Amino acid sequence: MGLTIYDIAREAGVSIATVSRVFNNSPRVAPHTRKRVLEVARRLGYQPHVSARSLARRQAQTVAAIVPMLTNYFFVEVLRGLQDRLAETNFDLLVYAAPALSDVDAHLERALQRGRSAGVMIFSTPMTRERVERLQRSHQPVVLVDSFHPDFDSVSIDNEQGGYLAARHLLEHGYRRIGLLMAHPDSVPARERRHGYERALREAGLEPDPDLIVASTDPHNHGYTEEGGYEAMKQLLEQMPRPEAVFVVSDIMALGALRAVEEAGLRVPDDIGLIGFDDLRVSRFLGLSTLRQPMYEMGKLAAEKLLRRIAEPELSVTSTVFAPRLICRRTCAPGARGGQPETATLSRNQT
Amino acid sequence: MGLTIYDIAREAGVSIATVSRVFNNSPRVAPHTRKRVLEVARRLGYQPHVSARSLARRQAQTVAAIVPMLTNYFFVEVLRGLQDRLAETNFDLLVYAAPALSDVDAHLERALQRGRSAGVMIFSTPMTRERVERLQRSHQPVVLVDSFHPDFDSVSIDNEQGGYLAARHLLEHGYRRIGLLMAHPDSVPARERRHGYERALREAGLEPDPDLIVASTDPHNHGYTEEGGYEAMKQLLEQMPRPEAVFVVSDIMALGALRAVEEAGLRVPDDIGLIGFDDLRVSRFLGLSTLRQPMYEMGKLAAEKLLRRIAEPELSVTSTVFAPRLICRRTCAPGARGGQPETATLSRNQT
DNA sequence: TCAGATCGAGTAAGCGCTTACGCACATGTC
DNA sequence: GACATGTGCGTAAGCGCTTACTCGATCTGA
Repeated sequence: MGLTIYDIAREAGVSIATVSRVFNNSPRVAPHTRKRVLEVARRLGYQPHVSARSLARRQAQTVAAIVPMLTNYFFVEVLRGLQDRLAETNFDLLVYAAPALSDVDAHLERALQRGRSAGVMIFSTPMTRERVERLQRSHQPVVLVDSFHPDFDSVSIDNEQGGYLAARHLLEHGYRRIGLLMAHPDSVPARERRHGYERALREAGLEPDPDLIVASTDPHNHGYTEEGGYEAMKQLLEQMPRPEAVFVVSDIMALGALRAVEEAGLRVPDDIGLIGFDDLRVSRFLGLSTLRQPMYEMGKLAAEKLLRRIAEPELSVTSTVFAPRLICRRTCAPGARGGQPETATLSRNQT
Repeated sequence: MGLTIYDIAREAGVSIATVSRVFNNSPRVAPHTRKRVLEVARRLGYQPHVSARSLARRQAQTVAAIVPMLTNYFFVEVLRGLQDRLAETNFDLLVYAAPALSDVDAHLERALQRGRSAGVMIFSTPMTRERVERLQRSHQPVVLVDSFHPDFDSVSIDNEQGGYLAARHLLEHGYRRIGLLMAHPDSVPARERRHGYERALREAGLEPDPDLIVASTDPHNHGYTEEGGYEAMKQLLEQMPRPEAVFVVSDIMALGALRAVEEAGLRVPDDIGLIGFDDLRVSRFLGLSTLRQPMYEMGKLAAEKLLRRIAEPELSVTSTVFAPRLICRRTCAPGARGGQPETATLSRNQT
């Protein structure tokens, strides 16, 4: 239990400083000494004490991830990326899963406690003035994921471009009257996606029609819910004439939208085309066309950036923007109806 | 930044011991002293240093959760429960998300490092002899979630009963020739569910037919994948005569199974009934009948048990078994075909 | 051969807290 | 009024490490 560096030092006939050096891979230890120390340590089953280390080094052995659980799957995938990168280091991962955006600040406060973590990653959280100041006051390494601020490293996705690609894809399939299913208008990603959608329409000589833009009014998760998508879609379907296709700003909402379409007795994609955003696992299953976010890679890169900044705090700030990838499945290809969900993506390229 | 207990003590005109007492809610501080100290601390923006605390108290301020990511959703829901309970304490959550069961041990090793966490929760991991010994050697509080061992606190679900309820439900709907879609035969929960299934059949005077039991052969996640369910279902559908209904040991596999059924041109539930296990969010959407695990509650209880044992290590071991709840939707009610997915569960009772 | 550089290892001073112990003083008891 | 008891707080000794400083021993080169 209480095996300390002193026990190892005594047993190996060296000082504690030497034992410490061995465990910190200091070069100033003779090979045979190192070997002896390691042997004793293994025999006795010694491990350095993490808290003591953190205290002496003035650096915690953990990094924190603060996640408002907007989309489960998004989070889980990014988490995988984080873990995989962190596993190569000595840092372990503290997870603060805030039920809603409003809880983020409480969790942030805990994550920023002195000695708690060596750095924090903040997911999908708008950078208000207060948050920015709080973060700067903490003097901690910070990486933003799925949001942006010029003072912090960030990794995000090009939402505007995604919206543009989605709308253009629908246009290319011959749809003209194209609706938009928004999340809560405060949601920054949703707003950006909308801008892309509008750009694509205008480029095609169409003026976005406000009647064809409906927002989810579900108070949960900024409207990113099945239920919200369902209700908003029902509303959209009442428009006369009906939209020929709809870009839904998130897959989770698209699930609800699909249900609304089915209930209305309409067929996808012949009666109405649909495209989402995210590429959840279930989207693959349902054959939902969508824009894929490289979640795993984003997680990995976020960890990478954080580690780099922990090692070198004065590095200049970088922000990386990933391009969303269009995944065309059955919900937006009229004529191809009845086909199977795209099989290639169904197999194991996500492992 | 480097604000310590000494700064507060000096500023408040007391000793560091008193400041410490204030922050530890020791009763042996005069009310006016306490007030003065707190005021100074707030004014200067002091927070105790977590690592230093951990070291001095000989107890880390974190607890660890080790999760093989078997089912994303399951994990996320349980995580919510954990967080909610932990938020009421001073413990933060370290998450070790192992990509596969075989990686659990490496993560376990890290979680058990001295000074890392005050206790660990281990999810869905079979308790081999080695693991048990490793855990006991660590002398750390341990709670098992979704698995069982007599030496550790645990919270789990009655898989046998779940399998029994699933099969009996199908029987009650008039199905006779009932198949079983297994995960990897090594999976303990899958085996237990199978036993329940067999019990129900025998109780109804039917002998389980080995030809109607097919296991997922997907090497990932012990077979708990869409793909695995898809392939296994295809195989099962080749049986002559075809099964009238199938109990699939997990919802994620049931998704694949549903696709196989659709591709075969069969209708659910008239041509073939289906029932899953877990009650994923998407199951609600698809109208999949299933057995629900109270994931959120399980997480909350797991945290509760761990906290209790941290506070009082000598408590006697308890194991709690939750009963799965039958959720009847459209995939197992012949005649009720074409109905909407159950609406009640679709709305917000999961928030 | 010897000054200076290099190397390997030890000594000791922290890192920022908690807490056992003890002291001064106030209060209660007879 | 003498003594026991209780209260509020300070002193100091850790908790288990890291690391600056130091010092002999060995090596290097003129």
